This record gives sequence, C-alpha cells and structure tokens, in this order.
Amino acid sequence: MNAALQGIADAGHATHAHTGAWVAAQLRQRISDGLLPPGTKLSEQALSEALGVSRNTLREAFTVLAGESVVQRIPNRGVFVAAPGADDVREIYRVRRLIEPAAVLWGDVPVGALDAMDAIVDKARAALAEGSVAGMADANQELHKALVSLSGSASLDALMEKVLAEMRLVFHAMATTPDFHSHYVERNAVLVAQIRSGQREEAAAELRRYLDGAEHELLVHIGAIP
Amino acid sequence: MNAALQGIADAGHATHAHTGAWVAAQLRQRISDGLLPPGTKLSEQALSEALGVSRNTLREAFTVLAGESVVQRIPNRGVFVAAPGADDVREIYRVRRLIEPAAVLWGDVPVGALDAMDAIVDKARAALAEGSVAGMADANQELHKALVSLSGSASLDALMEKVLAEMRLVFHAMATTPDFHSHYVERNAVLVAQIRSGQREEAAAELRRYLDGAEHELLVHIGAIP
DNA sequence: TTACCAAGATTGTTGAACAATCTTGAAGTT
DNA sequence: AACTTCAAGATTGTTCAACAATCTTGGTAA
Repeated sequence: MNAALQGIADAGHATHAHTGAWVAAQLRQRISDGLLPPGTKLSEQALSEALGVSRNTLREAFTVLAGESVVQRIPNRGVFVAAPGADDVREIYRVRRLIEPAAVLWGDVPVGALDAMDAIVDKARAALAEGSVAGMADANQELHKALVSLSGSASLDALMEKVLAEMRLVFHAMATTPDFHSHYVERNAVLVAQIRSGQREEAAAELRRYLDGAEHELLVHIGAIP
Repeated sequence: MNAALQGIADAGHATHAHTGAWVAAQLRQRISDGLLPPGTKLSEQALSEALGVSRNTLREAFTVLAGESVVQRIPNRGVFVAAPGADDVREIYRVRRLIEPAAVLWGDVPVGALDAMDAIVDKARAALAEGSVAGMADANQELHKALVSLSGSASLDALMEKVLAEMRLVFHAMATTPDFHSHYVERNAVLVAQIRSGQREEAAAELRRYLDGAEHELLVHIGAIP
C-alpha cells in the first residue's frame, strides 16, 4: 500500500451520509497536503481496499474530483492526480488577474473585512519572521481568497478555491521550493491599506501588476521562460 | 414514461466512450431545452430504463450534473432539476456584474472578435424583427458569452456557461414569458461599438448599469421585489 | 534492435441484492 | 373533519460479483 494511503483506513469510517462525497473529501485533502503528488496514479483496486469502500463508490468520488479538475481521468487508463503545466499556470493567472482586481474594484467591503485582512497580513509577517515558507504560502492564499470574497459571490469564491488548489499542485510539483512569498508580504499590506483608504482603482491596478510579476516568476522557475 | 423522456431511447445508443458523460449530456440538453422543467424529479428507475443504462451509470451522470448545479441532490429523497429562486438570481448577477465588465475592461480583443459580436447583434435584430423571443434570448446569451471570452480564460468561459444555464432555468420556471430582451438589442450594439472604439471604461460602466437593471427587472417579474 | 503477439491486469459497465430511508394510505383517535 | 400512528410499499445508497473492452507487459521471432 502506498504510504500516503496509510491512516485513511485507520480513521474509521462509520456510515457516512454520502460515502462518495466523504471519499472525495479524503482524497482532496491528501492531494492538497502533497501526500499524493501530481501525476500519481490512483488505482481503483488499491484505493477501494484502502478506504474500505466499493469500486463503484470510489468511482463516484473520482467523478466528483474530475469535475473539480483535481484529478485527470484518461479513458481505460485510469485516474491521475492533476499535474498542472505552464499553460495551466497561465490560465490560473488569467483568472486571478481578472476576478481579484474586479472584486477589489467593485466589491463592497463588509464591516470587519479589512481588520480580518490585516490579521492575515500579521500572520504572514509572523511566518516570515520565523522563516516558515508554508506559513507564508497559507497566509498569502488566505488573503487573496479574502480579496475575492469582497465580491460577495459564492460561485467566485468556489472558483478562487479551485484555482488556489491548482496553485498548490503547481508548488507540489516543483522539485525545489524557493521562497516565492516573502516579497509579497508587504505588498499585500499595502494593498489592504489602499482598499481601506478607498483607493480602489490604484489597488486594482497594483494588484494586476503584482499578479503579472508573480506569474512571470513562477513560469521562470518551472522553466517555461528562459 | 414521462413525455420529455420519449425519444431518448430512440436516439440509439451505440457504445459511448463514457456512458456516464453521455447520459449527463443528454439530460443537460433536455433540461436546457425546458423539456425537464425546474423541480422535476429524476427517478433512477424510470430514467435508467428510458436511457438503457444501469442505475450505477445513471448515478454517475447525476454526480456530474450535481457538480454543475444543474440538478439538486437531496439525500434519500432523490435528484431534482434545479429550481433557482430569487437568491440564485442575485448570485447570478453578482457573478455577471463582476466578470463581464472585467473582461470588457481588461481582456484583449482577438482579431475578428468584434465582427463576430456585430454578427450576433444582427442576429438579435433579425429575431426582434420577426418577433422571435427565443431568438433574441439566444443571441443575447451568445453576446454576453462572447464578452466574457475576451478574458481568454476557459475557466471563466465555463463559469459563464454555468451561469447562463442557470438563467435558462430561471426562464423555464416562469409561468409567463414576457419580452425581456428586445430592450437590450440596441444596448448590446452600443456596447460593441464602445469596445471597438476603445472606450473600455465607459463600456464596463455601462455594462454594470445594464446588468443592474436586468437583475431588477427579473426580480420584479418573479415577485421578489414589489 | 524492432515488430508482433499472447497473457495478465485494469478500467468500464451491468445486474442483482440488501439495508436505510422516505412516501403512502389506511386505521384509529380526538 | 382534522390529526396522529403505523405498517406496507417504493426509492435511494451501497456493495458485490461478473464480464467485455482496453491497456500493459514480457517474451518471441524476424
């Protein structure tokens, strides 16, 4: 059995409301945590035994995850953890560069939202201080998710969540994990300050430049740009 | 057998690459066409017999459609065609009011895109001339889809497609089908002209007002606003 | 080496079975 | 008449076993 699957069965699986959804959640978590790296083949027999569910139920979970693009299904070949490439990175940033600045520009800010963002910025600063790359990455994702949530739209929140999940896959696929995030801690702080002071247009424009730079940096690192 | 299901079996169903996906496509089509109106219960036994597939395969299709919010799954109760209400309408317009103007503002226009949009506007005018409400509705959706596609993002195209599918459900749920679209034919024309002449900011602002008005009109008609 | 091919493994789909839950309708009570 | 109770029937949730279709593997022959 794959080491990454150890412990799933141990979790005990009393009857669940929707076993298929539960299985999907388990796999989503393992993939998001990097225990099942991009490209990993998810064998039906091995997984159904490890999780203690039937092949049919497992396949239902696969259908859910394929719909989320967390997993890629190749007919008669099997299911694999998605392995985003350069084109996927470009698509990720096309989406982010559109919905994030739009939410900043046109969203309305609920009371407390800015304070919550400042708290996230502080969390990022703390992570930076103690050299926690994972902490900075988490805080960064959290902040940008908060930006999109200014739109007030659950669908856009869901899209952003999907995009960020794909970002995590990109990071998991990288051999070396350089520090992409420390540069952005203070830029995020400025962004929040601009929103607080009502400089929406400036914030949106700055955010678009920010995302352009981040995309470029990422593409360079994965070798898509010399 | 439900009348709406007649003819599905007749279509003949030679072995399909993914039977589950094929079934999902069939149902999606029937729902989009209004043959299976919002709220309709999709019985597993009846449908699996009508389509000539097993219950397991049908359930896989249900999982796909539930992921697209085309269908609502209620545990131990069954699967129903989604019946969007006032809150769903508001959510639809939150999304549209964000991604459409953003695509207009920041998308880059591929060669031929504006001519294609003008062709769509002409189609809408022709539909208006011959009093075809359905024709105007189709052309209107097509145009707004084209606006979003200026973003160049497949994910946003998919989101817009999902939102427009939900809009069709809203229309199918209405008892009377008043003419929502004729007012917008020329406004769409103006919008395209503004984009063509580089007035992106004006077009985006106008589009946001346009969508505000359309949302209000729709909410009034379904009785959510007096 | 390359091409071919058969055996084995894996996925795609089905049908039947059973438990859990919901729906229905009849009976009885207020 | 309206309201509860309850049992029978129907429907969904999940599993299992089987088989066809396809892919992978390893060996053989040119």
